[in-house]
Amino acid sequence: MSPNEILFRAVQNQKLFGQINRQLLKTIVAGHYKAGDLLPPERDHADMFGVSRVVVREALGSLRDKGIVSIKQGRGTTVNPIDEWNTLDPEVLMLLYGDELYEKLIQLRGIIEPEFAALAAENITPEELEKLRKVSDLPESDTVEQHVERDTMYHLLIAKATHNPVLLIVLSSISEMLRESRRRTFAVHGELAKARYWHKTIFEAIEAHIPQAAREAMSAHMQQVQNGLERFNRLNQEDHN
Amino acid sequence: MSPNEILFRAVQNQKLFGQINRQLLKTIVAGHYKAGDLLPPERDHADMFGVSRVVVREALGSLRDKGIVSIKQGRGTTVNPIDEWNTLDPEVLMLLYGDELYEKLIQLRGIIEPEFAALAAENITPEELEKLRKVSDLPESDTVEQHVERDTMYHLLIAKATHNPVLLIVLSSISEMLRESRRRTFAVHGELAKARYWHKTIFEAIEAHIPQAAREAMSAHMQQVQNGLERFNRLNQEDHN
DNA sequence: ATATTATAAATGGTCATACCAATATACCAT
DNA sequence: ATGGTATATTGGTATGACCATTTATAATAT
Repeated sequence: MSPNEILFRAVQNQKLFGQINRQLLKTIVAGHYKAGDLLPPERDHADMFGVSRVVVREALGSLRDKGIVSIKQGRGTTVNPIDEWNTLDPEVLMLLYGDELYEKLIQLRGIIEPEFAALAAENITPEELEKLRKVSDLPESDTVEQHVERDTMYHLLIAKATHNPVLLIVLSSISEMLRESRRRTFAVHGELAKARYWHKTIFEAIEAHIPQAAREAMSAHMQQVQNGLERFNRLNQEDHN
Repeated sequence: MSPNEILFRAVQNQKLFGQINRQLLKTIVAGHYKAGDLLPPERDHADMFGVSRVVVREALGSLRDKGIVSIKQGRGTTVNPIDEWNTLDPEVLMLLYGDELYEKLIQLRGIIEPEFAALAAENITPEELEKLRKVSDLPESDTVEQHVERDTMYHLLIAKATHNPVLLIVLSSISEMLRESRRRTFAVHGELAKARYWHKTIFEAIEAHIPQAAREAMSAHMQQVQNGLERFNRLNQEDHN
């Protein structure tokens, strides 16, 4: 390895295959390779990136698992049409949609979470209810990162209380991405207090086992979150002018 | 390789790493390793399965990408608690929940697809509408497998017409699993005709750009699908007595 | 010339071995 | 007991070879 390569690796606090994975992804998303295009063979990639074939294969295998490329022995590796990229991998979606991703995610939340709350109100157990109670508040004294953590837990626990693991998987699949979304809304003055209010209201509806009340409160909460993000975007836009 | 190994590979029409992946998954799901348990090191796995470390690593890497295990250099590979298995991989969910998976999936559909239809009614373009029209019918002359294909396409096109890629990803992530679900409902006498009716009704609502009508029609369709699956389960149960 | 078939080249899949890097363990000095 | 140092364990990467599948090319038959 050359000194430059060593420096490169030191800066990136990551395993090699992860770096290559990102590189490949960026190259594909940037449009250097379009759907149907044949990627260079593994051996060439290895030379180009200055790594062994092993890490190139690991990175390509990961892209294949995500539906981004198709690999066929003897033929090569081709890029799939974007409709077949059926992964909720944060890195992929971020590269594809940038900041607009958060609005799209919140639209999904607005669809699923009210029903999750309603189902939770029906099916939650006493033990689950106690766990939920513990993260229902958003203490003023906490840091933003702690707010994000508690908020994430709160919504995941509700999803879990539906007792349908598929529903939980859907929400947890986007939870990493939602962390950044939450950081943004919580950064807007007043949004934290609103979130605190809705969390309390939703919890009480679930505790009282009233699905319709839980559904409506969660729906309002989702609307509030969306408004919060829009406010953040406006403020952020003004800052950049 | 021993003759037995050669035979084994010949029978399994699959790449080696895929077989090992399945083996590992089965072992973990069967409970031989519980959450937090340390798996044997890669070198041991290679010996146990009679393959090279390369394929073991590829299989474990895939499990890691799915959140099923955590891999740490110097420490080893541990099984994650099931709440962190945030993948919609058909193989994983099938092993975990068996036939009950389909009910859970349909509950998700019941939550998201009515809203998808409503959004499609708002946002669909003329081109998308024509594509949808082409798969709206379920011709009597088609085979079951063709019905499954058209039905899958129909619902995916509606998701695509929401113009929110995240929504499309969620549905397409479960579409492979839904194929089997569809085979079952279509196997129940009368369900195909009902599906045909609702597809027509939903399409007309989308074509007329009436979100609420599309939402309600899709909601009814989802209810019908759920009923169809329940009928299938009852019939199937009786057969087994 | 055209079509078919045989051969070679290209490319992903697997193996074996060696060594690097991070972590955990055992041992020792204090 | 405590803390640090050497050692062992284990995942990460590099090389080189060879296998399996597909594609491209050349040879052959018609």
